[in-house]
This record gives sequence, C-alpha cells and structure tokens, in this order.
Amino acid sequence: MKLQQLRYLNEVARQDLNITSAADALYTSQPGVSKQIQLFEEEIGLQVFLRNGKRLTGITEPGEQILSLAAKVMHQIDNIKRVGDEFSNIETGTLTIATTHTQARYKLPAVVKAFMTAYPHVKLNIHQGNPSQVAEQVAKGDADVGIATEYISDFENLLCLPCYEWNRCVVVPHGHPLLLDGALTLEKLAAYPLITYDFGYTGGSLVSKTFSEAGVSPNVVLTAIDADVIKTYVTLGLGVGLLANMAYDPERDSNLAMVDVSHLFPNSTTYLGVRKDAFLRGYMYGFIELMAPKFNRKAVNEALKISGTSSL
Amino acid sequence: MKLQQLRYLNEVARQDLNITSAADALYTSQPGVSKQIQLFEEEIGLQVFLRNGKRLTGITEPGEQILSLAAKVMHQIDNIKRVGDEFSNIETGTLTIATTHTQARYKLPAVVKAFMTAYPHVKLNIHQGNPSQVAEQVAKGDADVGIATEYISDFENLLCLPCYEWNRCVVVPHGHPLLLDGALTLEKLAAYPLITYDFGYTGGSLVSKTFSEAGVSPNVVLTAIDADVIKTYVTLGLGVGLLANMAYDPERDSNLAMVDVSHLFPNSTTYLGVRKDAFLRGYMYGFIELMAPKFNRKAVNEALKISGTSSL
DNA sequence: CAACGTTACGCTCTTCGTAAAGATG
DNA sequence: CATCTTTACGAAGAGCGTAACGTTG
Repeated sequence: MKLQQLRYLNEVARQDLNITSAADALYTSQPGVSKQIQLFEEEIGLQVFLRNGKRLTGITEPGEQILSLAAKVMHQIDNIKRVGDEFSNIETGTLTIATTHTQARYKLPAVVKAFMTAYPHVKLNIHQGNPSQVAEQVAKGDADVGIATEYISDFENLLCLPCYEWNRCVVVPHGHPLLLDGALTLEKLAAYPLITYDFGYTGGSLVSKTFSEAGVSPNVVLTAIDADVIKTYVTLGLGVGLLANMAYDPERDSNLAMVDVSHLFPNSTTYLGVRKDAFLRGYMYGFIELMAPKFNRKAVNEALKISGTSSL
Repeated sequence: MKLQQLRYLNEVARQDLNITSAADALYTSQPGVSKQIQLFEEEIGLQVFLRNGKRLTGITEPGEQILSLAAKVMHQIDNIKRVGDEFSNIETGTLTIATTHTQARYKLPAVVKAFMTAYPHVKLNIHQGNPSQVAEQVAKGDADVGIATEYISDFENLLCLPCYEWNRCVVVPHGHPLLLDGALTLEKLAAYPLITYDFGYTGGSLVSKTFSEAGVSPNVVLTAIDADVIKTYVTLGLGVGLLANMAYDPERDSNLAMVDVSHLFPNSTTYLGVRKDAFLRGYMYGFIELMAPKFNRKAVNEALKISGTSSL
C-alpha cells in the first residue's frame, strides 16, 4: 500500500468519481491514477468503487470506510509536514480562515491587521460561506480555522471556542416613524417590512425563533447574507433593517439611524472552530488568541485535551 | 514521503533507537532503513533523531510529534487493511486479548470456548500482564481488546466498557480458627498473616485502600499475581488467602475452605477496553458481546460515537 | 575491537507518461 | 461520436541488498 494510492483514491472521490479530472487535479497522467487504484484494490482484495463496465458509478460499502480512513491518513500526513514547517521555517506558512460575510467584513479586519503585523510572512486566505459551509470546510481540512455563529458545533471532530457575544440593531432612514414611537418591541418591529439576514446565516435562525416564541409574525420582505446589501435596501426605503450591532458604523452609515434592540433578542455567540486532530502552527495559536484573547496557546491545548481523543 | 519511511521511523523508535535491530524486525537491510530515515529527515527539513556522531542518542522535540503522528498513520493503515479482510474473508483473522492472570484463568475460559465455537477460523492470542500493561498494549494497538480491573481507563484513547462486578473471598485450610469465630471483619482478617494479589494487580489497590480507610493494617506476608500461587501457599499453612470470588472452585479446591467477604470490600468492576479509533472486525464485536452481553454491536458503536472523535 | 551507522554501487522492480484500443451513454 | 477507462510499452527513477568504510564507546 502506498500513500500515493490513498491520495489518488481521495481525489477521485472528491472529483465525483471522475478519474480524468482527478488526474488533472493531481498533475499526473490519467492512466497512472487508474492503474494505482487497480493495484490498491487488488492488494486490499476488494473493490472500492462500483463500476458499470469501465465507468465508475459509485462507492462500495467497504469503500466508504476505506475512503474515510484514507482521508484521515492524508490529513495526518499534512500534520507531519506541518511539524516540519513549524520547526524549520518559523512563522512562515499559510492560514486559511473560513467565515461568514458578517465576520469577514466587520469583525475580522482588525484581527487580520494585527495578525499580519505580528506574522508578516504568513499568507492569508479567507473563504466565505454560510455557517454550515464554514464548519464543513474546517472539518474537511480545507480551512485551518472557521469563524461563525451557531451551527458550527454540529461536527464531531471540531473543537469550538466561544469568541465573543453580540446582539442586533435596527437601522432605518432618518425620520422613520419607528424612531419616534418610544421603546421598541417585537410587535412594533413586525408592523414594518423587515430586511435581515438569510435564515441559516449569522444568527438568522435565532431571530426567527425569538419572533415565533413571542407569537409574532415578522413581515420579512427581503433577506440577504450581506449587511451592506441590507443597508442599501433600507436606504432605498424598502423596509427596516435588522442586523448585527457591529455592522453599523455611525460614520460610514450616517445616512441611516440606528436603534439598539439587544433587549429584544438573546445574545448570539460567535465561535471559532478548529479540527481536533489538526496540528496547529504557532501562528495559528497566535490568530486564535487575537480573535479570542482568553484562548492562549495553553488554553487551546487544554480545550483540545479535554474534548478529544487527540493525543498529540 | 513514503509509508515505508513512517514504518521505519516507528520501528526504530520502538527498538530504542537501534537501527540495526529495527532492520532485523522489519526483515530488511540496515542500510536501507538508515537511508530512508535520512531521506525523510531531508524532505521534512529537520532531524527526527538526535545523533552523537553516528549514534542515535535521542529524539528531537519535533521528532516526538512526528513519531506520534506516524504511529497514528500506521494504525490507520492497519485499519484499512482490516476493512479489506473484514469484507473479503468473513470471520477469519486474529483476535489478540490482553488481560490479567485472574481474568485469563477464571473468567475467560468460558468466553473463549464460546468464541472459538462461534468463530472457528479466528486465531486467538492472549497476552498477560498487569492492568497498566494491558491498557498500554491496547493503546499501542498491540492488542485488540484489553480486559482488566481498574487502571484501564487512564488512557485517553481507550473506550472502556464495564463487563461485570465481582468481589472477594477468603480461603483457609479446613479447621482454621477464622472459620469458628463468627462473622468476619477487617480486624479479624488483619490478625492473621495475609496472602493476596500484588497491589497494582487485579483490584489490589482497592483492598489496601479499604484497609487503610478502616484504620486497619493488614499483615500481608506474601503477594502474587496468581491466584493459584496464593492458594498453594495457603495450603502450606503460610497464611490466609484473600482472592477473587471466581478464583475459588469448590471441587478443585476441596482442600481449602472458603468464606465470602463481599460485605467487607466494595465491588470491583472489570472493564473491557478497545482503542477508540480501531476498526473492529465482526468477530471482535462478537467477542465483546460474549464478554459483556449488553454490549452488542450497536451498543458498542453507540459508545464509540459518544466517547470519541472517531468519525468512522 | 566490537557494535553500530553511513557511503558506494549494481541490480531489480516500480512508476510514470505517451500512444492506442476498448466501453459507455 | 464524445467522453472516459483500460491496456501496452519504453524510459526514468526509486528501493534494496552486498560490501566496504568510518565512528563511537
């Protein structure tokens, strides 16, 4: 059995059982991939892939398990390489962050700036997606850390660290009747067309839950994943915007008025997630600490130790 | 990076940094191992082993991490092979049990007999050791399951399933004064020379704890890991034997009298341990169920799911 | 000087890429 | 007939074993 074979298997599974595109992705020849997979299946003594004649049509039951194990092996091989990088090229490498739009746009800039100053030789990638995509990317090892609200703890092999709590505000054009009508309630809010986050995005489901538990039906006329989009439509007079506190900037958004509604909704917690079995580079600990100061290197290791089987 | 290199690294570490004996154990040439380790270190960009000139004298700090990861990789490679075996040669293979003498001698025979009838093509190995050796063998993957009392749950990556509870009895030659003196107490027991298990073995530490909590000092004149040895010395009149209930067989041990002392000591629980990240062959589930009937395949998988990161 | 690790070298087996052939839908 | 996989073959390369050399204690 060769590592190459496991790598090939993985990539074929990734590429929807298309050997040709797997070969392309691996920068090698297609017959080579085909051959190694045959050799692997011969050595193991069973088929990983179901075939209809020559086409791959599916994955066998044992194949599923083998692919899952192969993915773990490849991940640990990556970890081994990282150990090398960590100890030789101190503080150079890549940090891939998966996060939602809200975090990327309003919370991360300050953190990223501090990070880039502290680790100028680390290349940064930011992947954007909804919370479950964020979690999935981290779980698969496509991202080193994920930052999102809710959902992220669904995956068994992720360690979730609470970073900070936040709440919501309402934005309206200046002179809007809501501004004149005393303290805001869910009922008053529901009287106006509402523009807010997609459910399934940053704290979206918590909002709908709060409304429904209060027996109030909000009139959501438009949803977006993007606070800037929401503000744009509010500016056009299409409705009242409900978004994260941190997404309102008094200077930049001077054409809108803001009303805090923390008293109407429970706080949402933003979590940072890492794979329990990942080898964390020094600068990754650094990033985590910038994001959630109480989680220094020691605290993260402690959390990893408690949570998982990971016996690094 | 090659799997072979990881295998070599592992074996060298196992053989106390002796490349020559590692090569022997791997049935290959010594220069080959030497070369591959050099190539690996070159590729990774750091040394795994500390050298004094040409001798290996230790493991570097990153080396420790790499070796740990390499061990995991090799274990998962074994798992992959097992998947193959499981689905092709149904119910043939090997089951290695690590356990203490008491279990092997008094509890396992019935289970093993049933197992061999159910899975006649599975080869059985029984490794004997003290409870911490048992746990270590399972943790390292040298044994598939471990059976012992206490201690076994110290390892992070072991799943422990409670099998059954048991308690102790006292054995003495017929006509011994203890038999005439009414209900037994710790004090009365302490008045006679005591022969019992090594502390650190089957429930031994629980016995000493019970005595010390009662403020009683037992007069332990001889300890052994082996109930048969204990009984032999009791027969010779050297003292009173304190051993596991199940170790007294009224027929075979007709030359000794037995007094139950369950009321003096708390029950001990015997656990069965498996690695959380092991791929369990069908017959291994079978063995576990024979040993602890409430843990059928489904229950074991459930326990694995709850306990670990293991996302098979 | 005995035990151990590294270097040197030649052989063999593997792997990889190109080209061609065979299947599938 | 376009797409995809397998087979065939030759060249390049990697791994292994023997033998010789260099070090360590």
